[in-house]
Amino acid sequence: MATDRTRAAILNAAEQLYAERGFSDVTLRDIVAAANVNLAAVNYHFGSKDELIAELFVTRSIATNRERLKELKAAEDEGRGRAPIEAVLRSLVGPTLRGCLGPDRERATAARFMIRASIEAVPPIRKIRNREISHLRRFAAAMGRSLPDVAEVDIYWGLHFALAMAHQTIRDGERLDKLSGGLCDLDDVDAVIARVVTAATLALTARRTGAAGAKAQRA
Amino acid sequence: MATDRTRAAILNAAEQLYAERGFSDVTLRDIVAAANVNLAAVNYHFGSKDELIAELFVTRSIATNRERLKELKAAEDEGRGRAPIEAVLRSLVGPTLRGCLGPDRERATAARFMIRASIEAVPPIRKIRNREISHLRRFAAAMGRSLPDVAEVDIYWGLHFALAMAHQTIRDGERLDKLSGGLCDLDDVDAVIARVVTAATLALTARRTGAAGAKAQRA
DNA sequence: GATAGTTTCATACAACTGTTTGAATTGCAA
DNA sequence: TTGCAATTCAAACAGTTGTATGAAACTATC
Repeated sequence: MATDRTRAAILNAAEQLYAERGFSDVTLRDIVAAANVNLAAVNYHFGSKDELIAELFVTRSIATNRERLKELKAAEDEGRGRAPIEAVLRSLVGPTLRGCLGPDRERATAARFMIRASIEAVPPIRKIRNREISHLRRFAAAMGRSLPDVAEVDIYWGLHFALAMAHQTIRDGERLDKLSGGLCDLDDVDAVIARVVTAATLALTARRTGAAGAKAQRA
Repeated sequence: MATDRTRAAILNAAEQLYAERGFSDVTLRDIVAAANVNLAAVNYHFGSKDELIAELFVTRSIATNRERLKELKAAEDEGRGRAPIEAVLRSLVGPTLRGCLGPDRERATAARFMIRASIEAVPPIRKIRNREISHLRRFAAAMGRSLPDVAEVDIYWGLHFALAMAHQTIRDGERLDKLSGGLCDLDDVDAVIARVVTAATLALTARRTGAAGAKAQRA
């Protein structure tokens, strides 16, 4: 119990490698080489490769959710229970976008690991991932409080689209950068968040009556 | 040269398995078992596993791009060179969404394979995938013709967001279904396409002056 | 129907995977 | 220091992977 240094080294190396190259391309031998520990240490400390991944995912998942909920609570407290929809959306996509695109390298690794986890959906993660649904439900509820006139189905679509835009921006930002010839600035994280939040807000509010949608059709 | 049946059987089985379970989870032995051919047939007909994947990707990539461009051309011809932005966006996201969510199982396999390819980005695909950029550039140009007042940077972001929403709907539609308790109907493909197109259109047109964005901020 | 070229097949190969083993080493309490 | 548990280590394990081999089966041409 004296030194958990080995454990920590494995966790750090694994997270970084998984974030960079994905789960299927990283072997235990890659991890132990990066962590400078013995091969058997992984099984000794974690039991198996899957349990290592699961522990990594659970830890990061809890941290991300806590950060989101903290921002959501702050926004709702400020508005005495009803936060502006933009604030709700920002608390949903902000932490991940800031984590992945921001300058803090340690946070970027953590955030990118979570993106990998949501993309590759390797077995040990798939089992745990259902909890995320209940987490997202709390945001759907908060969005419903912000927009009481919007139908429930539209709330879910808006939540889905917001996550889609944030997610894809992180995952395929490189393509957007190439496509636009560097015109789209991904380093200005706040501007990116604002774009995602604005786009999602428009999708949510325009659907309310259908009039805005029809207007857009004619434009 | 008499029977290319083996070749075709391998291609079909491989595409289906890759679409269902992803690249890293499917082995050559899985493929040849599903295709009812000998293990060595893959290397005999394609040279290697990577070349099989590459051929599959190139074929499907060309087909998808052709379908998109056909719809785009039809829309632009009808408007004498300037299609409504909704029509341009529909020609961009329509083929893939219809393919993945529609009832045609063969098309669904092809479309889901392409989604896998864009997600997992396995080495043999990564090399070819750069061509996609130039394909998307043609849509950015068409969008620019539809919305001459919108800044180029906003066009790229709108294109990016449209693909993001379509993409994520296919990839994680199951989560949306669970989250909404079945409220969000993914089987009504036209309705899904309309949602994506409308949301992207709003994001594109609202950014023009910034007023709509500000209005949305107050809502 | 013999021959040459193509395609199939069972089998083996070398490399790599996650995991296990048992001995060596370490750290700490008595 | 002695003794005991926790940890590290090199080595090997069994299983799977993509690929290669050479013989067998087939097909078409003469």
